[in-house]
Amino acid sequence: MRQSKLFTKTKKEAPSDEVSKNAELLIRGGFIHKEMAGVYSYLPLGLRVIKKIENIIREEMNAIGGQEVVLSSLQEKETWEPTDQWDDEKVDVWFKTKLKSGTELGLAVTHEAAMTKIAKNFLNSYRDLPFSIYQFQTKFRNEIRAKSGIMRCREFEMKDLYSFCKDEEEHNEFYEKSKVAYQKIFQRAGIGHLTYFTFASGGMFSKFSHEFQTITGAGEDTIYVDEDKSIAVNKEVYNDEVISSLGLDKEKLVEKRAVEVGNIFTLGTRFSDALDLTYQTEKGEKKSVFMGSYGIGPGRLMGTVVEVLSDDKGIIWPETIAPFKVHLLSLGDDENIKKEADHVYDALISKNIEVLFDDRSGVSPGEKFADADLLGIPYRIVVSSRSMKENGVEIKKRNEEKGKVVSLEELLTLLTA
RNA sequence: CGGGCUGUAGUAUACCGGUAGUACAAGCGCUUUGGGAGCGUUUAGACUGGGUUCGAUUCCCAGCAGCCCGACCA
Repeated sequence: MRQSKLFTKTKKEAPSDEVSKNAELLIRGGFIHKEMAGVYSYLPLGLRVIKKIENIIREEMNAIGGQEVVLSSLQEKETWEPTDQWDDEKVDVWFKTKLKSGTELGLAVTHEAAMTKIAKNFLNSYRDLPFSIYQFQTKFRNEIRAKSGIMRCREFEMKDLYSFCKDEEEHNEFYEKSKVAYQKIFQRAGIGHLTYFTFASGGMFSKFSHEFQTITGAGEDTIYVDEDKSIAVNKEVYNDEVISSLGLDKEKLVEKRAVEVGNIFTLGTRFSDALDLTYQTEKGEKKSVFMGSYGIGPGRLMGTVVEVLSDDKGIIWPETIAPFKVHLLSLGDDENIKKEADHVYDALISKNIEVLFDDRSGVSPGEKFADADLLGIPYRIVVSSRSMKENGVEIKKRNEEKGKVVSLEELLTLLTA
């Protein structure tokens, strides 16, 4: 992609009403656009990051047998009444609307009940179990207070997976697999070292739910971390009984601020009982399906990465989710330099390397460097009179101080390794 | 939802009860090119409504919008 054609531009200053680091850097870089409080649009660079995050999640969900679907955002009242979740008194974040006929609709807050209804259409026998289905879909939640940039929005994308099992034992097996898959996801997204498997309140059907909490001051949760065991306890269930039941030593727990980047949850038979999702056992008996739900917000994950992996100059994307692998800069408007930079660009493209090419004329080197630091693409390649004198190109990683000059061949080898 | 703060060009800001100024961005011209360049020139602004006043962007009230703290958070 040629940067001269990119319709977004970087900004030197962030809007004064954005305080959070994630929104400030993402807006300055042109990754996202703020539509209103808690509602953001994704622009070309930001969308590339989101798509990469989605793909990592998709691969891991597929690996544990998840089947991808997309459910509707408009939901009917009848979907929610069996579990008593339509009433605004019970669920206070609804956005509701009406058909011309007067029929009430809700904009999806979540999809447990809708998934359960769909499963009913296809599930009859124990032979059909277990299975799991997931989607990347927009959720609408009428939060009283949106905050922290893209960390807590009123409209946001969520990957939600729902598992359907014969019984608790089969469920627990899947639950463990999902836990490992989640750990892989956060590892691959570059925040694994800061993310803790955390015990949190479980709701009606299990003692705990489990959250994946990433340590950052920008988070909303307080957790107590056991560094050695690499697990944590959410403040909401933090008490002596819980600590000892988990075999933890209170003295070793360290209090931290963290953001919930993922959540896995045992639903049990709450939805299957209410919506009559049953199967026949080998003996021909009817039994309720045992369910679980598993969520990750790709946008929040993106915001968390920015919060955790950036410096005073800008973002430092992990290679796995960076919008491009390489940021190629041509310095100076000399024809020879331009020609050489074009040549390098073509060479990179021919090797299928994702590259953003800063081919803009009349832009000073300082500005191009500043933009490169802000956008945070992992490899910065510079073509200039200086690099040409040394018969090569300069390569520098975003998280390194100094670059080095290498030949084009070496560069291609290095980047395709 | 309780409390606090704030609305001035595209962005960031300044001053003021009486002509709204600066920087960046944008357009044009020339120069410049290894860490957000220089000169000249042009374009562009007081959230909305009401009140007080000879006169309101400024003071008062309401609405709308935004941010922060807390509460809430499937």
